[in-house]
Amino acid sequence: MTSQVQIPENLSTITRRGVSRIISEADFTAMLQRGKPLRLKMGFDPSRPDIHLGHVVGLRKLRQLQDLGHQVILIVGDWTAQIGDPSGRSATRTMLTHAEVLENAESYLRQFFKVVDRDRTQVEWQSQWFGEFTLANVIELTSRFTINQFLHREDFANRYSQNQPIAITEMLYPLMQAYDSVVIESDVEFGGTDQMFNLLVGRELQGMMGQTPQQCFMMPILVGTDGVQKMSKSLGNYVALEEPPEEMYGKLMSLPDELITSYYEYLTDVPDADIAEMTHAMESETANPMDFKKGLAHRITTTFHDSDAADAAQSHFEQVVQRRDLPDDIPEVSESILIRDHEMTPVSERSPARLLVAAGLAGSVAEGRRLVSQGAVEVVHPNGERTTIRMRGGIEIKPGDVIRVGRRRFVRVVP
RNA sequence: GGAGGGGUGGGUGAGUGGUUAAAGCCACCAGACUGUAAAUCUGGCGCCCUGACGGGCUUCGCAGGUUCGAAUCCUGCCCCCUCCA
Repeated sequence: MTSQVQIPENLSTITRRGVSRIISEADFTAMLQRGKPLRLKMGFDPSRPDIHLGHVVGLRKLRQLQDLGHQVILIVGDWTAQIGDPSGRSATRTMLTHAEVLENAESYLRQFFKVVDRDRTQVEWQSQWFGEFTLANVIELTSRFTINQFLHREDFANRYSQNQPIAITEMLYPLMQAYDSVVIESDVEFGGTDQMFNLLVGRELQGMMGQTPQQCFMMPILVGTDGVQKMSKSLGNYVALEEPPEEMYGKLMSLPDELITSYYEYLTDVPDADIAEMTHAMESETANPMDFKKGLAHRITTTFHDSDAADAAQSHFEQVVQRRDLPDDIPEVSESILIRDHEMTPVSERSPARLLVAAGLAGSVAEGRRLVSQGAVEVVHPNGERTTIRMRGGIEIKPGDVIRVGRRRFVRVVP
């Protein structure tokens, strides 16, 4: 807990790699070299407790700075979460109960500390100061800014010019977040590039209140597994920290090759020089990108699980995806479920599409039909023989057989 | 209080009476190819019946109505946005 603050040897690792922008970089650099522990502020909204790799970019930054001896202050946005965050254009968000907030916070912290050092982290609950806030306090706070100031900020200006809604509470949120910075006397606040506005308000407010304005540290947006949009839970293109090893590894292997180097850059400690070499090798086609991607997947899986789990995930991938063999663990389905039907039709006479639905391999008969007609369904017999299921023609399925749909959906039939 | 614009399938976004289960794009699923769950190409992508051809049903904010026929027209309601006051 004691802190001898180190001056970073390789400054650009801190200030450039995995960084979108620092306001102001010069001041921040000077602070780092002053040898005084910095108070690093990071906030989170406990209505969304899931952390994915997109958040890890910033968490790794915090960790790097902690390792130099700086202090992280994590703000739990419990007060605002209980009100219900109205921001964004989405529909009404349900309010959270106190118990839910506690539960979410606990889950968040568990994930957070997979990357960030617990010993150099101080957790503060927002309700500690907002719980006693009065209307007079709110007015005092709001009186320091004007609507014009807010409307000139980029994201509000954009939305305003595009006729997109801006909720009044959205004006309040940056103020509250800014006030957090004042209370904890933050030196640097961290957030994604989309947080720039909020971070800057904090900077301004601190200045108004006679504090040294915080530096704003913004992380780049991590592109999700679809290779198109930013990683986010709602888009389903994310890799969660609590993802099982096989899923984590597999999802990373589904990244478009173009994303490999940025993932290395943002999410690993692989030296820049090595990354540059990989980039060169891939551009000159002297290496197979797959190998680098496997390395990446293995490395990240190791970080959030361990190397044994990563090894297992890798061999699972090689076995199931590359060799098209069966995985070790296959969910089982009782034969009786497959034949359970109004007429108790024997398996051999059941419509293959319906069979897939019964086995949980297709969501609807229509989907089952599509899969079968596309040649996606096969039966793997215990002796290794495989039979592709067709729409017509009998189906030979006995206990012990495995039904496979596509590359990675399986069910083993048991008596 | 007034004027105007808008609510379409997971997302975006066409469509203003039939040729629309509803373009295109993205995502997603499958096949081919590939030492990648990458890229590329091909196909699919509401539900139900059918081996198939084909047929049926439900869907374009909600509820009614007009019409042989409506996502498209009318009425009411709900919600969102902009401007004026």
